[in-house]
Amino acid sequence: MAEQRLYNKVANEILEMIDSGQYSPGTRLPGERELATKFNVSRVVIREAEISLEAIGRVEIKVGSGVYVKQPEQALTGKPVLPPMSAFELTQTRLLFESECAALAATMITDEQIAKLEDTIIKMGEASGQSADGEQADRDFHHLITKATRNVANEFFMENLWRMRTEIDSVKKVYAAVCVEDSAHRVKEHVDILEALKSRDPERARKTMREHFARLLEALLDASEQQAIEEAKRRSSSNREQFLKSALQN
Amino acid sequence: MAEQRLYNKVANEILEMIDSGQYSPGTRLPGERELATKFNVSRVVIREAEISLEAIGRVEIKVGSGVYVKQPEQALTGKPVLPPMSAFELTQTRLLFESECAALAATMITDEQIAKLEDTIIKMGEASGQSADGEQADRDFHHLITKATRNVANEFFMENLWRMRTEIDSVKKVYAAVCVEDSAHRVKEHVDILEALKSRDPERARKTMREHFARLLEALLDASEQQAIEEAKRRSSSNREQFLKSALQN
DNA sequence: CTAACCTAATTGGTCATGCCAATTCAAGTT
DNA sequence: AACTTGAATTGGCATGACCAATTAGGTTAG
Repeated sequence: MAEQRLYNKVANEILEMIDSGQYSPGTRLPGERELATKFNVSRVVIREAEISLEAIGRVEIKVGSGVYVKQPEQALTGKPVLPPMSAFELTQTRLLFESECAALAATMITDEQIAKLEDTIIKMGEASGQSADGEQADRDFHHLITKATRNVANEFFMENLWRMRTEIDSVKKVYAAVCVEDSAHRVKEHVDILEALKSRDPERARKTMREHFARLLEALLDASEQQAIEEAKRRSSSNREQFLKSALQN
Repeated sequence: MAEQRLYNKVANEILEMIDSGQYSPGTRLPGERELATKFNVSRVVIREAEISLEAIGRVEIKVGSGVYVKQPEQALTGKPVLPPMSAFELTQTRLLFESECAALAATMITDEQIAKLEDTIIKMGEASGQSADGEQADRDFHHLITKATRNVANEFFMENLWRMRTEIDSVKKVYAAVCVEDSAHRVKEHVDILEALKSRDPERARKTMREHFARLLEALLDASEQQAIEEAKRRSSSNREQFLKSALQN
């Protein structure tokens, strides 16, 4: 314990302060320059210490803002690490994957599973806007379809994709922005998909699912543009070009 | 996209190199100065990246010596637990997902990425049978294609798929059984896929990739049947029916 | 020849400074 | 009250220099 690198020592001291309640979860701790003076070390050491704390999920660093204490949800060291990604990327991946799952499911779905799908649509219709119930019904709908493929790997990945949608902040944010007006279309589109599955037509199932995500993708891009300034608009339009390519192939 | 800080990006690239087998556990990776030159960033960034990797237990930094790749002994490496699944299920999922990735990649792959793909084919041709080099080249080939989609979620998805292929015992076993005679077809099929990507034809890319996995799926089923007794044969034939459905849709 | 030793190159650790980009926030404008 | 603007704050990154631990290679003593 004697030989410890400086940044490590500083990291422990910061942790000490956090755990002692000096800085409670959500609060912002002093700037790098200030801490550098306080600990009598260089700014680099402070940065390295904070970066190591960020890596184990104890703090969150926001550029231009500050570093904030994170509540230790499940975090000690075993936190599943999801890579940073945009809502667009995630949705594109869902489009690719779930459309194929739908096509596959159409050939082997059971009547019982179809009945369950109808239930989720009913529940979604009852739930208004972005309620928790509505989101749950949405998840159940998509999950049931992958389950109908009778492939554990498909289920596993579906579950992972959903985790990203609910656990990655940047993604949650964008999804929440469109959720309200989105729920209107969603029910109808789910009905379309269900009809396709009922007809046991793979092509049609794939098509309706692609359309479902294609529209969502557009809604996300619109919402993204809406809250963006002119400068951002240029990037968004290139986003549109990139991510809509996948939607145009149906 | 997903604007992350530089050190974070570098950390991911280093992780990539580790996971891809370029640096196996126990080995020492290049010095900070060397990496700084290679990634064209300052030494500070390299240090920060390595410190973050040390914090999550992926590498060990020894002062005056170097930084060494740590084996992911603990279950708390942050990676999600893999559910038990058959090689058939995994391959079917790969077929669905990677075929779509190939189609998407065809529309946006760069000449540079195509050149890298050619390299992997050459390496695979040089490596015989089920050598580590051959497997490495195989992984690189498929990974490069998903990377060409410029979608982090796709890359993440792909990485998980490959992990299952190499970390789940039951899957490894079946794959190893077909690997020898399989490598013969594999090179040719990779060439076909590459040609499709070169032509920038999404449909053709999707088709060649589907065929690649369809054949692999058949080989797996054959191998499975071969070492099965009569009783198992019945299940295999129903397996064949189930898993080949996805291959027939191209 | 072996083993202990010593030196020089290598490698990570730290510092100091400067500048950039993102974010904040308050003063000023409409 | 809502919006705009711009200065101040904050983290991100580059340079360049120096220190300390480690390692490798050659030298010397046995």
